[in-house]
Amino acid sequence: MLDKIYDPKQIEKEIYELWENSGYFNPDNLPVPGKTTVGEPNKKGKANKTKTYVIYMPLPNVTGSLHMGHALDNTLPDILIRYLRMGGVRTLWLAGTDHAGIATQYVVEKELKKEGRTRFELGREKFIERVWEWKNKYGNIILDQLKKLGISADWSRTRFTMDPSYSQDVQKAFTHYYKKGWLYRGNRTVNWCPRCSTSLSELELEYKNEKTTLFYMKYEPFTLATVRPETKFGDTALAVNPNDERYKSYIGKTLNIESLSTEGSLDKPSLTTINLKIVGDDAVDPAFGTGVVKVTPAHDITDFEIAERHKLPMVQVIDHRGRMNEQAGKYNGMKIAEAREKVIQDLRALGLMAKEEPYEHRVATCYRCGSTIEPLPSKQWFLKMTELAKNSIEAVDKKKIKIHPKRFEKPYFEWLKNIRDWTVSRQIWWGHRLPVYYCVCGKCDHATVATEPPKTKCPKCSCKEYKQDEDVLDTWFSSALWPFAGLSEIDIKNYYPGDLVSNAREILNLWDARMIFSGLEFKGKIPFNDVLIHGTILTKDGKRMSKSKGTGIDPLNYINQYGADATRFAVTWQASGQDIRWDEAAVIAGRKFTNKIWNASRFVLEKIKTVDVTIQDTVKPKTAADKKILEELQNTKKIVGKNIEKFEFSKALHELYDFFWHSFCDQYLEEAKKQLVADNTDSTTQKLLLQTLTESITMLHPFLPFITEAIYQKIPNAENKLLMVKTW
RNA sequence: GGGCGUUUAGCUCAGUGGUAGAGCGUUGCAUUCACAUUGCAAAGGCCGCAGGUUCAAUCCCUGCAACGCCCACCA
Repeated sequence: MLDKIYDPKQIEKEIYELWENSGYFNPDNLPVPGKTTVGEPNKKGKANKTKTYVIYMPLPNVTGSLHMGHALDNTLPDILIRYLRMGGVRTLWLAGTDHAGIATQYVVEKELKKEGRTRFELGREKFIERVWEWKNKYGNIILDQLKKLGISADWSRTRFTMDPSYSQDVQKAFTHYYKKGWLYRGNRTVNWCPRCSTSLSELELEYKNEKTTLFYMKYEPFTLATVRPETKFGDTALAVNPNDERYKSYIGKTLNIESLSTEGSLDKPSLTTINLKIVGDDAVDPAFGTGVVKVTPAHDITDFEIAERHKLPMVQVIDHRGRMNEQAGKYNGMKIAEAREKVIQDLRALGLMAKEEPYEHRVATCYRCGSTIEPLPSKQWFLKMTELAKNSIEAVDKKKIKIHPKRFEKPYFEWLKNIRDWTVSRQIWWGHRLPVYYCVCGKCDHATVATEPPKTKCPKCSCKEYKQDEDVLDTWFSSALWPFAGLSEIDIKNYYPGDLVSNAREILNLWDARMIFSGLEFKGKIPFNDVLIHGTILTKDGKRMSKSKGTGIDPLNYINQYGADATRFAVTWQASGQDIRWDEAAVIAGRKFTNKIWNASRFVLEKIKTVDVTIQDTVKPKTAADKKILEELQNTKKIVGKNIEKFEFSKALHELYDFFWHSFCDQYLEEAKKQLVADNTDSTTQKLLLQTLTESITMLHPFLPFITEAIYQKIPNAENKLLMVKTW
């Protein structure tokens, strides 16, 4: 018999153990292979024929703990996969964690900072040891938390993106691309901290408002505005907006412009003539300054991108220490601020300064030391995207892969059509080291791409010794391989390609698009059929939930207080497809619903106690109420199944809620009470109560797995089975 | 700046070319007999604003406004 009060905490723990011990999370242990019709079969009917269904979990980073986004990310696929498993499908939900290069390095460095140390003091090897310690300690936190949510992933196959076999696949992918001629080295302007002597990612930048001066310099026939006159020696073009009527006629011309010379003595500024081409580029805002900008590709990221588009040369005038270099002639060796001051004076003296006005703007500073960051050119590895992007476009364009909802196809196509080559190298320590070797002599820069240090002499300089590239690969380079690098060879035969990924929209391009072309490139097949994009969970005020802003909510709070089922209920109840303004009331509604289910079950089990009925009994309805509830049950079953298969989980749950609470509890149970005291010699009412209850909790199981399983275990003659593998 | 989305009951959201729905909240009544984490009932909405299409618009179209998200950027 069921306890009077439903205690989720205790029961959820027991039930989860029951499931794990059954081994059914692993598809290899599942009883009967069956069929699936999920996600509308492809033309070839792949989904119809398949006996497996594979979902790729969005890899949680090893940096953090659970938030509502993860709860949503994982509850929805869990509904689907439980539904299918109950349909006899061999379901594999592949779980894993991502080393998340920059993000993880960042948190470990913050740890170090608390100890007053830096990664440079530790050195690369020791530092990486520290990151591994972190990973081993916190790496599976989210996965453990997901278990509390009831997630039925196959934990026996859990992978980490830096597992040895995974690393091998990463290296193979790199060498593969290299052999195809798609990898090349080139310059790219990056964010550089002159004080820490390192490049910084977007994550490591802190923006500060800076009060400065906007200088209007004469570049006859133009005047143009800049806050950084000292970089003028690195100018390689001038740019205007192509639609700017004032300057349209200049586009494409090269002008001789009178300018400040870097020659001569510092005491006596002098003039020289420079040649600058005028280019038209949309990046130029005609409303800013005079609508003409100088293009300094080596020292400005936007300018670098303009230069790329127009194939402009790059002249570096500032070095890695933040000082002017020999290209700056007589200003060589000056610090940036010093040089700026001197250049301003010289421009004024020569009458080249048209106007100066106060100006406030945002500057990027180093999160560690607060220094203003200095965009500088550096050598990076690039992956040519032309072919790869084309393949990803085609996969969706030809409907081999469907993105739900369809409107997300647009940003997907836009991104891929305008894609630039992918910078795959990162100047950090934590990650997959590039399988690239250079000879130690330092005389030649010949790069050998290989998974091991080459044993032969360098073809250029005959040098015998090599050192590996210091850089690591972009995290997405490895997570792009997840659908197959996460599988063993035998698993690839059985389970690749898979079926579904479900994630938030911001990684549609970063991750989904890259998994698609990687799957096609390395396995010759699309990795999945469906991409399910769900809404973002916002706060009740409609702001983004974010840990750093303190607006994030940990679902464990709800799980502990109201139970995992109530939490899953709340997430699913609200997941209509739009962004969700999180409403805690939904969790309470979920708690009430589980309570309702519990008590209705207690009632039914109490009423059948005295008679001999089992769930195998077939029942002929006698009264109008009997007929009605059976009809509604069948109808609900149809609607719920259909909606789950269309990924309309929220609708399915609303339907179930309505049926169970109102049709079953409010109406039929009340009728049943009357019927039970009236003539009922053949136990029809008892049988119907039991049947409806059993079928209800079966349908509810994918949504509220714990409580339904707990009840099922108490139902007489439940065939000794688990509800998780009971067929619908 | 580009893209996308939202605007319906006090709150969070469904929904349909033909008198408007749910959950929570509110109010009233009920209640030893599954559940007060309950039941029954009620109140509460010019379905953002302005045009248009239509016999008929909350729904389709155009414009406007507000809010939000994603991406890019601020010389």
